Amino acid sequence: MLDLNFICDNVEAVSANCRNRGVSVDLQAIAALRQKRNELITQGDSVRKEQKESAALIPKAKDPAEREGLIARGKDLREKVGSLDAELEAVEGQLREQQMRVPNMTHPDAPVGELESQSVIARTWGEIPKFDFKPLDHVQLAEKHDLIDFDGGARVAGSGFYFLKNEAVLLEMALVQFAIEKLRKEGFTLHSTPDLARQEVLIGTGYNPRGNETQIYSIANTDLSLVATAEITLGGLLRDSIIDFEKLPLKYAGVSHCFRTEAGAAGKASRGIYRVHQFTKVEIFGFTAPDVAASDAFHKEIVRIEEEIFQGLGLPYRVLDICTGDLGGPAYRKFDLECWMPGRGEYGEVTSASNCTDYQSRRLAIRTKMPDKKGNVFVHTLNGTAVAVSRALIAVLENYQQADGSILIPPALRKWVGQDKIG
RNA sequence: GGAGAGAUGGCAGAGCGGCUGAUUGCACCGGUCUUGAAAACCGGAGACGCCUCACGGCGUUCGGGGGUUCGAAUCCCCCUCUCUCCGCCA
Repeated sequence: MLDLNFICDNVEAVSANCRNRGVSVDLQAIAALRQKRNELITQGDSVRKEQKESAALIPKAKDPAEREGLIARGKDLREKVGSLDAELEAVEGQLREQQMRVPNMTHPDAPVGELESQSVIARTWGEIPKFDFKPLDHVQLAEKHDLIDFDGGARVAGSGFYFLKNEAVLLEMALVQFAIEKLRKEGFTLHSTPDLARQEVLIGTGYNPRGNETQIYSIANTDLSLVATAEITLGGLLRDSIIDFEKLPLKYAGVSHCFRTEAGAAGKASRGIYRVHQFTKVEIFGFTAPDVAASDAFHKEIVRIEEEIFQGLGLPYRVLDICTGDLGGPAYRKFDLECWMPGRGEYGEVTSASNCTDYQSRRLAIRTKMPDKKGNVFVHTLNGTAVAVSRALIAVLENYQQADGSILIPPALRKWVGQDKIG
């Protein structure tokens, strides 16, 4: 969420930004609602002032008639305050609804464009493997080596769920281990997080648990939802708190399961485990000082770590600087890593790193006191994927397949898998 | 699951219908003292919002939400969370 005064004081810039991002927001309506809100606050304040003054006279009033008069006036004022408050509440509700739809501002260097294809390839790494045989995709490979049971998953939980089996289980654990070992070396505090979170936390992080476009599973008769990513829990972890400035940046990492309904995604690259309802992920989360230089630097660090993880796995990838139209509400800038996936014959997204500046922290009320500024300031938050197991697994299986049908285990993972190849 | 206790400013911790936006301690900022620092002493300071060019003024805020009252941190109800004890359990 952007600051209300910022929106109203920078209508031009905000409006241009919304255009770039392909989001339509009625800034006029926001300005009008703010105006109305301020008037109601001013009115309410003055009635309340009168109310307090009037009430304070009562204990001093000796004359019973005077006393009765004051009490009657108090009752009257109480009603006035009540109706003003009700009106204010309605206006604030509308205002908030509009305000939430305004996306974050955008990094000046982020490519402007509506379409996914307008994201810029920042760099590529690694050699795309050349096979002198027809490579299989991960579904065929999994079948061949009994690594994934899709039918079983569907029988138990429906389409989109799966059982990993045999070496795939070892690979899942190994990928997680590999990522958390790396992050620990990089000075991140490791967390294994709850897989559920309250509505407030979801909303604070920018996920909407209700509505027909939701990607979130909610638990009936509770205000809990299954998390779509540990970004939700790690961001929510410090909500309503004030972080000591000297402790910034806070480098957090979290392992969790991720649950996504993938509503409306039917037919979209849905073969195998590319798009599933549940997967395991190691997530990076950062809280930095409230200035773009600090969060920008941290953002680069996250991307660097992601790249080193995939380099360590020996998987060819490219880095995309995501264009404005594809950024999503909270992101100020976003870089994705896409790994080469031979089964698809193209690159597929494996990680995503966003700088959300103060967009999330404003709603989550995560602040710090800066030495040179009065009051509390919203910190910057960032998040990125270290390893999303399902996607990484596709890349590993498909890139490491051999002419004889076997699959090599990436050397970096062998100490956890305990073998050099599958098959 | 059952029985109790509690939630107050960055932290700790008083207050329990009007004189309390809130005693006090720590931490914090400024000053005195000191060659400098520490200690000691003096002073300042919560957060958020609205009005104002500004000086400043006003309002909200004692876990969250309702209620009682002319008036609530203080009384009542619901919720959330924490702690202690009992039971159950991976």
